[in-house]
Amino acid sequence: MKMDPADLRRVNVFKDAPEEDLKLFVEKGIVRSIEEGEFFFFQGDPAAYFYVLIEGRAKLLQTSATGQQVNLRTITEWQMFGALGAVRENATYPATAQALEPSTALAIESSFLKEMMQNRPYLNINLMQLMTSYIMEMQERYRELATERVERRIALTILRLAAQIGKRTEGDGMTVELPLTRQDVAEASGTTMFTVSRVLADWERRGLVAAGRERVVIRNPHGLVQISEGLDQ
Amino acid sequence: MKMDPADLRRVNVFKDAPEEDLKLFVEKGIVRSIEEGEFFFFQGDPAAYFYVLIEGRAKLLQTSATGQQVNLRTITEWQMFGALGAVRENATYPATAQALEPSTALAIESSFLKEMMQNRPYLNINLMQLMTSYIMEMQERYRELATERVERRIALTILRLAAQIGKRTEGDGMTVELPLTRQDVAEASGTTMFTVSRVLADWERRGLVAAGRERVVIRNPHGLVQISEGLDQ
DNA sequence: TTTTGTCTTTGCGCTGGCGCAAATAACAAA
DNA sequence: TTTGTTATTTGCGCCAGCGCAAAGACAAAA
Repeated sequence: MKMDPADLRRVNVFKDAPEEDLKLFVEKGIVRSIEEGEFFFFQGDPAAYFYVLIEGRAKLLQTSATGQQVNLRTITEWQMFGALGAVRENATYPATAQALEPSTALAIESSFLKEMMQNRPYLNINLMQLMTSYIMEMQERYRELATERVERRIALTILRLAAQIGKRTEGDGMTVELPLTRQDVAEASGTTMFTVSRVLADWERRGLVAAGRERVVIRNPHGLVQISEGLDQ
Repeated sequence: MKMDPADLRRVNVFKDAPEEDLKLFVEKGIVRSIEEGEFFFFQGDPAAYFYVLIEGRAKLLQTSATGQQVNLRTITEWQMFGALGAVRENATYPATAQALEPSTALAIESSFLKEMMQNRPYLNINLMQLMTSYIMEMQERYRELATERVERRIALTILRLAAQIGKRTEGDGMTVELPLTRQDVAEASGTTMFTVSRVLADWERRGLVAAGRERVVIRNPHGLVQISEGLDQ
């Protein structure tokens, strides 16, 4: 697979990188394609590479001692992931990265990013901004999980996922489509498959979404926002 | 209050700062002392300053729309907090900082830190390491909240708080003391005051802790670790 | 078309943990 | 010592959401 260095500028961290830096990253990078369900890396592996997703979608998940999973983040095209290894010495990935659909990513050695950061302030600034956005999102989600009931959490999750990985589909009105299983949504909202199924069925009755196999179509975003804010009853 | 710049080196982010940088920070800083229960800043305020806690303890909390609170982090002496404003433009604090006991902090303009970061790689590196540690801790706590039952979460919370803000007390064996209300523990572990009270009462019966008013003394750390790992029954 | 595997739905029972309320305990101020 | 305030405990009832099991729906492969 050939990659145009200029494409890398779509990655937020590289948005103001000079052409020659982009070239270096592309040259240093290895393109890796994996199938749906396969893994870019596992939690606990030495974090030797960071990745830029070029095509597809993926999720970052953590597994508990008992094997239960939670979804920490979903990754879409031109997002960077697994970059913590460039900051900490001898780091291991704190999460597992799994493809939600056939996906391609550029893998670049963490040490190279680290080296580049030595004398490129833009990399530092952008990476820090990325990190602060993670911190804020995680803090918010933590609060939600601690204080909100399931229905609201699911609404918040669906809206967040729609913003992150949703694809606009034409058709009647504005709809957003998400290629997610009930299990995925459950893991992202801190509940179970069963509860997600029941909540979605209810929403479908109320005309808010259309739920299919591995698919959620948002028909009425405003209604979902209302639920997420607790304004519905 | 007079401050020795060299003291600032106890702040992890400043651990390898040259003397003259420390002086600049101290000169630029304003020392602020507040009483227990008072606030350094509120969620939503413009993040114009970052803080270094010099004395006392504080907590970072987030409030939901319904007024429920969650504790995101506890802060102890020589920790930096409220620094996200130095990274993002026109940022507001994503959390509220409240003193757990009479506390003193050095407040420094975020813009000054930002300026200093322009040409001081050590600041960038150290700040990024701090951020990655937050990210990892939040991810872990998120997973715990999503997958573990209350008793385990409370055990994990108490152990974490002991490591963060616990004070070793002499006396019979090794004990760690935490000046926290049941409410504080509840907000840090995502449950209610009542449940914390019941769990602590149970642990007290089993000799693991001694619980008093605004106080938890860990008598048997190993026992708590066992509970936190689910090895007890 | 049939088969196979996976994902989803739904009924049902159960319980962990919430939340109220009232009593009690600990501390502080007067 | 008394009074007031705030933190804590405990009993009690309840229900949101979990988890199993079994059936149903869908998609891809044969």
